[in-house]
Amino acid sequence: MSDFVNMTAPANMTPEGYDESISARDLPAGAKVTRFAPSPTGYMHVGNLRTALYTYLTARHDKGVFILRIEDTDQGRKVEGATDVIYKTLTETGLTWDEGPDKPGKVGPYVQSERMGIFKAWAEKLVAEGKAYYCFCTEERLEKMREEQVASGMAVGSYDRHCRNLSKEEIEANLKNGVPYVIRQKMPLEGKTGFDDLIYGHIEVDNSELEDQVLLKSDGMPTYNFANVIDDHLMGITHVLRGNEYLSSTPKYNLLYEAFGWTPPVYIHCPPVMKDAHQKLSKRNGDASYQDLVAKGYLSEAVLNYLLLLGWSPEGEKEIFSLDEMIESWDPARISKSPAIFDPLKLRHINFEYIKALSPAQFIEKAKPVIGEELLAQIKDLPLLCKNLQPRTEVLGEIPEQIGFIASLPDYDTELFCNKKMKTDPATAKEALEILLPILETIEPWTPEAIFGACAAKAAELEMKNGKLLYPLGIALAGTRSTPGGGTDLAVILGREKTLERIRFALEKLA
RNA sequence: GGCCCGGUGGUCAAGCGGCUAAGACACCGCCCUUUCACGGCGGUAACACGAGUUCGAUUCUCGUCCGGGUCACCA
Repeated sequence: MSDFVNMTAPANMTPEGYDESISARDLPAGAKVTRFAPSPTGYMHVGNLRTALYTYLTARHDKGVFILRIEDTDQGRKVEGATDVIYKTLTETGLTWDEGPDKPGKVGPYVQSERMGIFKAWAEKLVAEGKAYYCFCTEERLEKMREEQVASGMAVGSYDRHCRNLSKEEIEANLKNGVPYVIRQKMPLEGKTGFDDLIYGHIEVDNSELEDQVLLKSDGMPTYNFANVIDDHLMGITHVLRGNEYLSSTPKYNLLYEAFGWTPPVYIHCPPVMKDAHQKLSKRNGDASYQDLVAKGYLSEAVLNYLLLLGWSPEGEKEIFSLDEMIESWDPARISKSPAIFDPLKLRHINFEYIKALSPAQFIEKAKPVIGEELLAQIKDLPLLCKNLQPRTEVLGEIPEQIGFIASLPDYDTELFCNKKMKTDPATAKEALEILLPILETIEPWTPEAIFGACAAKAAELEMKNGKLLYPLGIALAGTRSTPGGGTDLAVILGREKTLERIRFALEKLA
């Protein structure tokens, strides 16, 4: 028996004390009440986050209510600290909730394990009304039943309804003797059950396809499906967003609402986020989690923006959205029907757009921790470096590899001095550096303008292209073909001492 | 296997009976340029297939194929 079962339920949440008005809310016309109901089973992968975003936007667009409910009843899969990850992720991305474990409203509690006292009574109500029944089948019998089904060729795969028509006496006796039981929902044997999904339209199945599903387990705990229906209704949820893997069980949900005489919510089933054409994104794959992405240097806003577009499209051609703009433009009917493959390259691009939009000061603040104290101390002109870095940075975490040359000059080959377009090679580079050295030894002040001005003037005087003179400088100073900034900017960033030292070193190499 | 859902360029996608079938990312080329980028300009590239409905199908219907989901006392 679970510890949860004997928990006292809030009186207004059980059938006896239930009052429809508890879940009624005073909201503007068209306002929707939605909920994000994650299980604290580990990291928040981007598919989860996307669902949270879509759910949030659906509520916010019409000034509705966004509820956070933690579904922690799977004690086996529960992971320590996972709830904090959920809070942290939603908070960081700005997906604030109106009601939740830490923000109690009137339909709480908001942690499912604290609601365990309320389900049994609802299941029993259904039994009393003949819409559900006690099932005393043992694990062994069910096992045997399945084997027989398989053996008989046409595998039916679902419960054979053995206990559906037990006699009153039989049930009484079993109950009295303490025979373990589950409560199963009585599905209609004929006809069809359908529902309307906002994305997929009308979906209908034969009732003969529906199994008499378990509502209450033998330990007294509700099954996920049952708890969901009860919780969603008691909490006044009007719109349910969830993955489309629930599409086939939704008719069963609706039958449950019907059995209770409740109005089902509007369903909005979302297609999955895929890793590739065949596999869904999984928690096992680290790089798909929100926190890993942030750790790598993706901006929280950028991740959210990318996710918005992964499976949803706005009416216009706008692509960069602030959270407020998302709320404004949101229309759940525009969610796509087909799965979307997570594209890291596009994420990079969106992230790049956000980095570009940063002010120089903001960029410096974001870059500093990534660069690190040690390297920071060696940079003579951080604003200049960052000015050059910003348009070259797609992901913050990749900054160190761009500026590693500042601390130590890579062991480069003189072949690097060859550049077809600049018309340079080791020989011309040697000449260029010999011309530049005396200029750099004496130039004052040591500023980008002064240095570039003097070098350009010299090039003009010698009637050579700036590139022919300055390309070799960049190579000598950085020892790599790709650098954040031209040779003269690098000189300023490195400082006079290092600059002269590296030019002399290059000259020795070229001698 | 039964049932359910999906199928527009490599990826995300617009489209909702008539279009030279948008746009973005990626890729390629050119320009700019003190390297590499940024930026600007241009380019390659798609309606899974077959019937039907229609004057006309990417759009509607059916079938085929392919892909995914679901068939638990898991959520």
